[in-house]
Amino acid sequence: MDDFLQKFEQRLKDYIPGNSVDCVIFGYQNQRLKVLLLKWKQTDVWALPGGFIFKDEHLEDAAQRVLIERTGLKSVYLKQFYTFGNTQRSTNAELATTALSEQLMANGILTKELLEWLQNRFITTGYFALVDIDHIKPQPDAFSDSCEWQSIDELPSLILDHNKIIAKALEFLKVQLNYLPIGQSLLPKKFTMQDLRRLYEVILRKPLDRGNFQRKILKLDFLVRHEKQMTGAANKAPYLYSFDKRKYEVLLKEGIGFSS
Amino acid sequence: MDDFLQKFEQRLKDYIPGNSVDCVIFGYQNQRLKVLLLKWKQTDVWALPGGFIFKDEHLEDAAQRVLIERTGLKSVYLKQFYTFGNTQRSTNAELATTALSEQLMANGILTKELLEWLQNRFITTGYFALVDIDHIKPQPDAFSDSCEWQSIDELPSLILDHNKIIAKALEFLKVQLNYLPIGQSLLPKKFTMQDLRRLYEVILRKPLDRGNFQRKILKLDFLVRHEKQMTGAANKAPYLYSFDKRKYEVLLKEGIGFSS
DNA sequence: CCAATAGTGTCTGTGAGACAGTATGCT
DNA sequence: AGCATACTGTCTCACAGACACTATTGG
Repeated sequence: MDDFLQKFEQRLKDYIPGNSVDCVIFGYQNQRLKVLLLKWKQTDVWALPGGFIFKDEHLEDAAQRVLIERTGLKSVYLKQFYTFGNTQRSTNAELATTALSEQLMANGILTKELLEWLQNRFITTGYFALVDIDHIKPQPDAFSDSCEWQSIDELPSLILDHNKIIAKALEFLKVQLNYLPIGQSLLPKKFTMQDLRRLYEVILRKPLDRGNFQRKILKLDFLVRHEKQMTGAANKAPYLYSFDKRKYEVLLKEGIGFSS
Repeated sequence: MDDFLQKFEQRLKDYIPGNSVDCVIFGYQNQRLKVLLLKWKQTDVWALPGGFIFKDEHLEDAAQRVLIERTGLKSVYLKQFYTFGNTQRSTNAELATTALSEQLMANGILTKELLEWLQNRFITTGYFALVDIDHIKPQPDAFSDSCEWQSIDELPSLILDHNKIIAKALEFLKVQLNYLPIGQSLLPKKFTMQDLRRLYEVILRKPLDRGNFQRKILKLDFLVRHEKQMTGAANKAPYLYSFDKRKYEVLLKEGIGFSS
């Protein structure tokens, strides 16, 4: 048996039974909003990064721990959005097919005890995070052989109710847009006005007027303008901007209006 | 020992350990926003109405059950707002003082087994409800000798982190104001424009211009005007209004702007 | 008459949205 | 020059907010 697995199994008793956290980690790349997903070993089964809660651990710290383990990032925007507690949500169609579970056990990826633990009813609390995708090296956990960014428009089928969890997180993201450090968290330090507008368009799922967007954003006065960015393309070069962190955070407390 | 208590104790094994729900039930009366609280038997200790979750019960159904038991109301607005999972939140200062617990046990209100159950760490999910205060007869539960409405401006000291839970619910209420059937849930069927404005003022904690409020609300076109209400006071009698339920709900889906 | 509150009207400033016009970088 | 995109300006409409005016009820 895998050494890690053995240790993990021994630690099961240190976890609160029946509770878990799942993280919807958002990133933005190539004009796509993406989430970080794990692919289970030797399967085509995908899942959100998640984990259990130690008996002496705050719920939020458990989410933070999962985030750090998968991304290495400590200080990112992390927020609870909903707790999923339907009785049927834990019905794991994948593990219920004994064929797969036995295969996994035969290969030393699961143990009987762990399988039983996983088949209990779980109440899971969803947290979402906003991260700069270019500063992260996703790390698979012990049960997964890959950890990848997937566009929210082309999500694979996920275990349990993880598709619903992502849908709820997206809804929350849209509603909370005016209060979240969207740009600062999801974009690199310097970016063009087009980058920022495209990000808002992707989240709101509708086009925004280029001119009006720029005027409105600049009027809010939380961006610093830098040198122009020579792209090599046959057109006028755009300015680069960065956030005036202090001004931005003050504004976010009140909320930045972007119903448009 | 109390018969109910005995049955309750036998049912402990049917509950999920370590999880609970707490309901912040809002009502509106005499121009005050109020919450429903329980006072523990033979003490001055107040608490939110709450309960445990049966192993085969949806989380939301548990909240609904608590609501029904305390208010008798089935179809009211009920929504999850946050899950509280700090390790220290369950530290029950009241029950930790052995004097009180022993007194309660001596009087047959608590048993040793129940006390131990209560002293575990709990993760609780907060739900809030909006109800018409005049249509409710609050019912104390088996551990309480009264169930009363208390103004949010003069809350007593509550057990555990229940004061924080109420604070979070209020914050959520304020943010979600534009998407909640505030008026329909908290006001009687017929009400004056002043009633509605006062309700918004209490929740937003700031005065609203009388004229502008009326103009804006009427323009939204979800109110039906009825006969005037002769109050007997030496002033012009106000009209009574009621909600056009269908129009109101359509509007709420988009959100009614009331930043003002 | 007056006091008190209800209901309506008016004015101003701001800002969203549509769209046009100018500027710039490269071929 | 011509193309593509960046940036800026202008116009209109709607609405929030301040505030004034009229209407009604009862003392």
